[in-house]
Amino acid sequence: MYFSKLFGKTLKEIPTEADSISHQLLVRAGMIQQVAAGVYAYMPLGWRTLRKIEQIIREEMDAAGGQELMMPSLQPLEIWEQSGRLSSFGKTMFTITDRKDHKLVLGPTHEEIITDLVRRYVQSYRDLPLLPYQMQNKFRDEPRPRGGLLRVREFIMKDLYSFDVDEKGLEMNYQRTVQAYKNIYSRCGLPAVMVEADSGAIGGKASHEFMLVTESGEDMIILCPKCGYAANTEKARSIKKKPASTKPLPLEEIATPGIKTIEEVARFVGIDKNNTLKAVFYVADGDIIFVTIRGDIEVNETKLKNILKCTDLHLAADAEVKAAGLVAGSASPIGLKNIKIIADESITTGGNFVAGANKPDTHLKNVNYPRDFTATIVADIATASAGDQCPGCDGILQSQNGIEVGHVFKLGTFLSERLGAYFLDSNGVSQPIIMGCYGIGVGRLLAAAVEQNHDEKGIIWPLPIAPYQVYLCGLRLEDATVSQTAETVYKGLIAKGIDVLFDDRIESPGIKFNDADLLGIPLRLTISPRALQNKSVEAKWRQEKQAQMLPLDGIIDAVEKMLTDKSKR
RNA sequence: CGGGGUGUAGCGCAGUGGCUAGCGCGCAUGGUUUGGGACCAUGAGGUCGGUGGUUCGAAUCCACUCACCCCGACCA
Repeated sequence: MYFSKLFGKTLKEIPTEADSISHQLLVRAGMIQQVAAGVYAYMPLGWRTLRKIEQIIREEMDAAGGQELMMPSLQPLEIWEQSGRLSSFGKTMFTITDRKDHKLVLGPTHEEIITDLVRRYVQSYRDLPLLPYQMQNKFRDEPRPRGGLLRVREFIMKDLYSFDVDEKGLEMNYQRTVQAYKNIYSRCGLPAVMVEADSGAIGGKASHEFMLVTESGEDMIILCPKCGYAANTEKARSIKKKPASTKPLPLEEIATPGIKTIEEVARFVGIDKNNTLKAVFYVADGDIIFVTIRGDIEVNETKLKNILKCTDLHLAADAEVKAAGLVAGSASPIGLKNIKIIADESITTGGNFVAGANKPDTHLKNVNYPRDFTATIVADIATASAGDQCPGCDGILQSQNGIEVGHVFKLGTFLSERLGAYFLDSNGVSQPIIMGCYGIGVGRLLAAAVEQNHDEKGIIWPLPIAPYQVYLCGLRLEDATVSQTAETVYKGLIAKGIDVLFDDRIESPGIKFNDADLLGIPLRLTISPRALQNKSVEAKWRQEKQAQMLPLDGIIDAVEKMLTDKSKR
């Protein structure tokens, strides 16, 4: 490709809209362009990289036994009603009405469609297992798109689905896919970490996410440096420090004028936060819920949501709290009636807590569970945090931000039962097909690769996903010797099947070198009068400081060797 | 959905009631330059996000509205 003919321009200045590094660099490099909030066009350079990533994914999916297919983006609304996932997607679903007043959705994913296709095809256990996959646009009306390609409303996603006759088959396909994912990330230059994840309201037995650890990530992950335990905060378990155990003392009322928050209570009474009980009010599908947890711990809403099995959960608004007759700031589980109380397990460790008294400006001392109150449900609803002890060993947990670059689920039989995907087993008994699904956001992976691989000058593409492998830079192209040599080298490299971007512009060296760095093409070849005097060409890896001089004679083979050596490493 | 912010040339910005709306980058033409974003000259490019209002007069004041960004809520 001749740079002078390229559709797309580099920008010297950072676009105001761009906040994350990947967004800034991708826009400045002319690889993507925003069309609407969370909607982007891939310009030729960006599209080349995207296609290279797709190809890597495709190769790994095929190697794992996958079969690629194509499914529609337009999907009938009914199938989503049937699967019961219309409400779980809620407003995130783009819906449209056709001219016959028929409701359709722009598919946010394709589990429903693929299950329907499989249902029509599979009759016997002999038709299984199946591993279909697809890479295509999905649509989600996210409440807030952000970070350039990191969270968008229209995006290309690879989804692989597994259909098996038994748990053993599911487990095998799960493990094979996990391995394929690891291969994909390493080929894209991403050190992704596999973590335990929440599978959401959809259910399923197990779920893992692949995370790229980085500051700009919107997810929080918990890691144990000692045993390798890793989980999304939504899912993470931990062992909290236990307060010293004491003998239960008699309940005692204390006046606490103007004292509301846990910090204030602890300071006022002169105790640690872990000797207090916190009260938090939620509304779950319209019902007010009283949640109590030790004062030093935060409620994990994902865990709470899973326990309540509700689709909507939010913190109660002041009006909702008042209407339920609760006293914010001095609320207490003691003496409450006709209200669901969910307690965290932490209340069973420690005792003689200070809690609210359900009277303004009053708290209770020496509250003990279960002597003074009972809970409807006692469960783990605690947020694990850095500094807690690992649930699996005596290590101390750490927390990091991460970008989710892949998610695998063991779905089980939820969807196959809902949508009627059954098969006859070898005994002639009808069984629901056991499903798994495995997703990778391709555009997000591209953005993550930039977040991970850049410097102050620009992107540093890993060789396998660079839009071009070689940046051929001609200096003083009005010099016929230079331009003829550059042209010959360009043609020679192309003949070898090497992707070359030939900077044939009449520009100053500074502009060309800066653009080369910004675009992040792995290998830069410079052809200039100065180098040609010694019958040589300068070669420089983007990621290295030092350039080297190669003899012009045999330059094509030398470059080819450099590239193949590089890709072996 | 709540809070905050921004909309003026392709990009980044200045312009708080007064004449023909500016600057830098980029772009076009000519010339001088040429190994890390060169210089000179000339030039093209604007519904000042939109609608309505106030005023002799509005990019500027008021109301409504739209778009985009950030924080939160939310989010496979």
